[in-house]
Amino acid sequence: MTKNGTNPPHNRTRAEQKEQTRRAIVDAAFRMLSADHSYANLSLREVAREAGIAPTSFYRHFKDMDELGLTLVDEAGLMLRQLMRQARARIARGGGSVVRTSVETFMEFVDTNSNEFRLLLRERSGTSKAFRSAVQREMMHFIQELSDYIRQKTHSNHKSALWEADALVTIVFNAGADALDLPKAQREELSNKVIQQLRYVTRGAEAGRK
Amino acid sequence: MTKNGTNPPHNRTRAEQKEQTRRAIVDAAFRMLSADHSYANLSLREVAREAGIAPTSFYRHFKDMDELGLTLVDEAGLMLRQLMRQARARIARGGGSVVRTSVETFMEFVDTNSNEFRLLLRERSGTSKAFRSAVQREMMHFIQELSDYIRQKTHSNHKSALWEADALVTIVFNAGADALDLPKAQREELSNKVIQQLRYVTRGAEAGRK
DNA sequence: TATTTTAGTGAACAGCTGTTCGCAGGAAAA
DNA sequence: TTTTCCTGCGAACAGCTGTTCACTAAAATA
Repeated sequence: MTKNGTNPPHNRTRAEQKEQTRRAIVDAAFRMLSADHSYANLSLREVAREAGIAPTSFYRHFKDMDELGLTLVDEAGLMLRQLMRQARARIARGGGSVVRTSVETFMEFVDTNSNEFRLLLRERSGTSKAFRSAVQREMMHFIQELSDYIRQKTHSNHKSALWEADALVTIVFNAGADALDLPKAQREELSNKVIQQLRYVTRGAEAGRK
Repeated sequence: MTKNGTNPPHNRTRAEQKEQTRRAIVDAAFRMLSADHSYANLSLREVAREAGIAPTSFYRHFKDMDELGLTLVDEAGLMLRQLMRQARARIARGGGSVVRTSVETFMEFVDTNSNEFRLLLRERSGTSKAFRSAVQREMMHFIQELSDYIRQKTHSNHKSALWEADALVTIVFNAGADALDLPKAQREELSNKVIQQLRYVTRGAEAGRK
């Protein structure tokens, strides 16, 4: 008998059942993240408990907490990038300021997926080199996509577009971190600050181009 | 008898001895920080062992690991600010570019005091609200001093100078984090990127002024 | 000198951790 | 049908954790 409440393995292929348990583990891990619980101090047993399986069953799906963690980082990074792509698509179909829309989209992600964002934020400077690299990689994708967008809009050269995108992402990401500890009321003020700071960067980069 | 190797308490006042042990604890804690050991997963017993005292003795000096941690954050923040003040003083006596000198000074801090920097970096997004606030406070001091400097140099208004300083510190701090995982060879390249990005910000902010 | 205060101690506690092991029982393969 | 494969399990292990307690001995105070 499975402790995992939903659907005993009757009439299900092994592959289906295995995938379902794997997802239960991943979802449980995400659910356990919060302002005062980081992935780093999350134990294998806690995850197993939340997922409704025995601690030992964990090993049937991941060899390590590290392996699970890297999965989470990938999923969170993907989630974020998809959201930003949608935002750019919306803008392309003619909707408002690029900077403002991007910032608002990002802040929405931070607000509605705080735990996923916290994961990226924390593991970026965590004690596992593998985690740090994984987050770095996600951010590099993020920066690259923005850089391409800038290059297409402004015809600036590779390096300067990349550096500009890098600065923009750094500022936005940092503001997201600040937003986590801010009451809703003060977040708009934060957004205004960020938008202004991003304008500094874009204007400064533009000035360098001509 | 004290396990703490140096100087048994003969011929010393209680206050002196207590202070010495307290320092031994603080220093031990700093020594234990590294790329793969954060303050968050540092145990009271590890600190005690490194300091050469019994675990129980810890409580004679700090009621918590939290209390010790906040002390470390204060010391690290102070250290950083003092260094940057020296750098500005050096610049005032007529030495080179403000931006370049500041960046190089900061990078030197990251290089020679990696563990102190890592403490600030990590606890800024850690699981303790008190820690996050403490780091935030240190960074605010840092930003404020830079903002004053900018205002004195450029006669810009309060808010824009503050926002500019905020963006500059964000970018530099972030680059410091990146530097930690980079081999020496690639750090100069990183410095060049940062310097360029800071110029974007200062130019952009200047453009907004006129 | 006699008394009180206090930094430091070792033993002991319950509670948690990751991981190994052998076993069950249903799914898949022969 | 018989055999093999594999997900999930409970028991058990050693090793770590924070914290309590009653004690010592030296310094400070009376």
